[in-house]
Amino acid sequence: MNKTERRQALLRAARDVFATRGYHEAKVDDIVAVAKVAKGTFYLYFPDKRSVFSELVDLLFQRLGAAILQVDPAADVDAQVKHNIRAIVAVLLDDPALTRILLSHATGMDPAFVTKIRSFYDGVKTMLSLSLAEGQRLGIVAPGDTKLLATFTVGALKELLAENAVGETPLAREAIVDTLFCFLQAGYLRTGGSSPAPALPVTAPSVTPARPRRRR
Amino acid sequence: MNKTERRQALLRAARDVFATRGYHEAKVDDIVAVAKVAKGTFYLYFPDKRSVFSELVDLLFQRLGAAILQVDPAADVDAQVKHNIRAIVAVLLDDPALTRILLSHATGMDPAFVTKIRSFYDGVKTMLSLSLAEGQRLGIVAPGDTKLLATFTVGALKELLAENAVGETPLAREAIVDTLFCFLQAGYLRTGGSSPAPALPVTAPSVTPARPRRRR
Amino acid sequence: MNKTERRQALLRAARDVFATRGYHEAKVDDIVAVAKVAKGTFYLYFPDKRSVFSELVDLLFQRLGAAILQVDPAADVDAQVKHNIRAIVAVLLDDPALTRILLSHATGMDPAFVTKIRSFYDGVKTMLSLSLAEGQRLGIVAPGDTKLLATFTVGALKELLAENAVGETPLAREAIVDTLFCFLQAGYLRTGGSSPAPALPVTAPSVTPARPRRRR
Amino acid sequence: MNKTERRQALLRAARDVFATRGYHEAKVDDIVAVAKVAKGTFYLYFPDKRSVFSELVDLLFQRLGAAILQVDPAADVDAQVKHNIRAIVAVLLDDPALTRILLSHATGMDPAFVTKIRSFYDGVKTMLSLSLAEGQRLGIVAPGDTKLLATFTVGALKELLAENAVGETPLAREAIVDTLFCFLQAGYLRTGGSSPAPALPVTAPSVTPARPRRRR
DNA sequence: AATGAATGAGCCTTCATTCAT
DNA sequence: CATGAATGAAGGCTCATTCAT
Repeated sequence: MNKTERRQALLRAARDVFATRGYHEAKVDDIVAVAKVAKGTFYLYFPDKRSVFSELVDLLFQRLGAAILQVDPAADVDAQVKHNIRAIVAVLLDDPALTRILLSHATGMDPAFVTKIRSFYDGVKTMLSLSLAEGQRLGIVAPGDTKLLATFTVGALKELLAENAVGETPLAREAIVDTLFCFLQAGYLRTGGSSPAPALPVTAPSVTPARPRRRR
Repeated sequence: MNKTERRQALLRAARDVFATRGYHEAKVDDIVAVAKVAKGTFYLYFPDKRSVFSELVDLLFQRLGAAILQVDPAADVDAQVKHNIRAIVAVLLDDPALTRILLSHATGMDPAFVTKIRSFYDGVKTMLSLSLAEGQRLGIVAPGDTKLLATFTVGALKELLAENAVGETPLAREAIVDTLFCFLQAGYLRTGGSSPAPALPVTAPSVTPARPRRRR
Repeated sequence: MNKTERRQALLRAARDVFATRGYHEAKVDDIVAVAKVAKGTFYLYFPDKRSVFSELVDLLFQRLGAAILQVDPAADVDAQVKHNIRAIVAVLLDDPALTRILLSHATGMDPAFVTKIRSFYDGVKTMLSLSLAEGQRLGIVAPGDTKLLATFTVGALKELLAENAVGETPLAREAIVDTLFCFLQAGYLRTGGSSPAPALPVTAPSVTPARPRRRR
Repeated sequence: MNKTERRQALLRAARDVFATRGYHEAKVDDIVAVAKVAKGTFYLYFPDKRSVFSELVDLLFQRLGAAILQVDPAADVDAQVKHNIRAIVAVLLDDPALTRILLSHATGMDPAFVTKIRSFYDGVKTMLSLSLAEGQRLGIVAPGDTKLLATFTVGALKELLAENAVGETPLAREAIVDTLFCFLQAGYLRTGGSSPAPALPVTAPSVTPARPRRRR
């Protein structure tokens, strides 16, 4: 087993132990036991326990970052949004252990760590928020505080995935995507050409037929 | 300072330290330092570190349990839902430290503990899910998997409150309530009597001008 | 309840707790709980935990010292020895708790303490040894190392009393005295002047007259 | 130093500290200081403080168990009894520290522990008692309550060894064996068929051929 | 590189003792 | 005198990290 493989083995072992026990309850002894290496070996590949955890979280962040595409309002928005949801769900459900770490166990750590994780989510929310704002400009997103809407979205997604990561009743992947999409759509997306459902008081509704429509 | 006051002081101190550092990073030394008592005093009031934490979580559960009212579909549903949202928000924002504990730091603990907290959320979701099912029967809730809708709702609420508990930019309380309410309403509530806004794939979207509008 | 009574109550409570749990496992909390006084009160009557224990041991020593009489070889030795045995047994069995303390729990303490207790036993053995030497001079004690004989005697007595102090099956007091006396008598006492000191009732003398028998 | 050696070193260190200070006063810090290892090392070899103690006691029990032979009444009883005494004395005096632990410091511990030690002694006494009963059947042991005689014997032996374990004046080993043997023989052994069981050289056996007298 | 024995700082908890009321 | 809340030193044990082999 070469260096890279051993490193991977340790990362996988760490991931599983962290996911099962949480950061503090996961002992280095447990990790090396799972990886079937000696304790000292662990420290040949990682400077300390913290950094393995950190690396795992970073890895998931990368995957998520790579999966999420900026929505181009000029193209088929529905499809892009669905694609994004699907991609995120895929990344997270493909590695439930890592997901569990991110969603549940990444807390109660150094403030530095919590900050890091929060930063990621903040990034996601900001990105989403900007997209939503753009969508509002184009009339395909209901008016409203986009920051809040982003928060709602992320929260709903996290909760859903957390539930599935815990894993008692794993939902069908596409079902999750569809349901969440519909929820969002009926919530603040105005993409389907279907009903308007403004999320917040629309001042001056107007009856003028000139009114711009989405997805007509 | 009598026994009850001292107990309260210790609980408050523990709450703050747990909220800031998380369970494992919170040392009994920190707690007693904040409470300005000797270490032994802590153990006069609580059998161990775990139990203070447990008590804090229970306390919040109780408050939340007391705040949430079962929605009576016969009466003004909007008002009741808003009231519930407002009550929950009030409980949690009144004690951001405790909220932080519940939302962030209660994980990575004994499985027993995680189970306990999950049980609480499961309870909330089940209750909500039942209400939603009843609402569906009455036609004031969009069709769909009520369990999932409940998950979305709880997730959105948690995320929102977590963000506020972290506390950099506390939103106006009523703004939170309104925004969330609107989100839910446009999402799956059909209380306004107006248009349906189906939560799940709407067959035949239509472009008919007769299309019903909400909030016109 | 006056000062003396309270002091006695505390001593009794301490005695019982020490006897049951041993010195280290006996907490001041236990003692005051049994005595039904507050913790601080304990320290009004005794400077510290150690000294109560010490006082209890001293008390028993005093009683034993008072009970044991120097044997006068001129008078009826048998009776005096029996009396001594009886007296010692009486003192110790009258207060099994205190006995348990002396025999079992007085160890594993400060070297100072162990020394004290050993001193007592040394005193007893020395006294006994001197008596035995005098007895040897008078021909009523078998020759031999009197120090050793004293040790045997004390050991046999201690073991017997320890067994009874533990108290599962308390022997009849007089039975103890008789048995021990016979043991000693057949062992090294030559007091009866009579036959080879039958340890117990002699039944069935034997058939072969040729072979010298004991206990014929 | 390999694992076994280190383990032995720790056991020895623990034995000495326990023997000197007793269980409660012996701190793990003391033990590792004597063994010249770090505190953590102790816990690599033993799960806790209790278990070292337990192991030490067990060790001595084993040695004693191995040393004591069931007496075969068909063969030379005297020799066998002497051998047993010699073996026990050898085991205990070879390791005075361990002996001290067994005889003095094994008390005042968990009831579980006290029970264990008492069980051992009970076992010894029972074994001895059975042998004595068998001896009575064969006419080589004086009649009497064998349980009591066993208690006396064990007590005498314990006291003797305790005295020697404390170690101010170590007696010659064979002297101990002889003296104890004579004590027992004159006490309840009827083995030699020889003279009327004088505890020690009988001067002037008597004139009357019919009735053997001692010390008349 | 790999091993795993050794390290020791640090934590939770206990409990004898003190002291304000 | 009596109380019992408060104190804080001390001890058993854990575990991340180091290092000799």
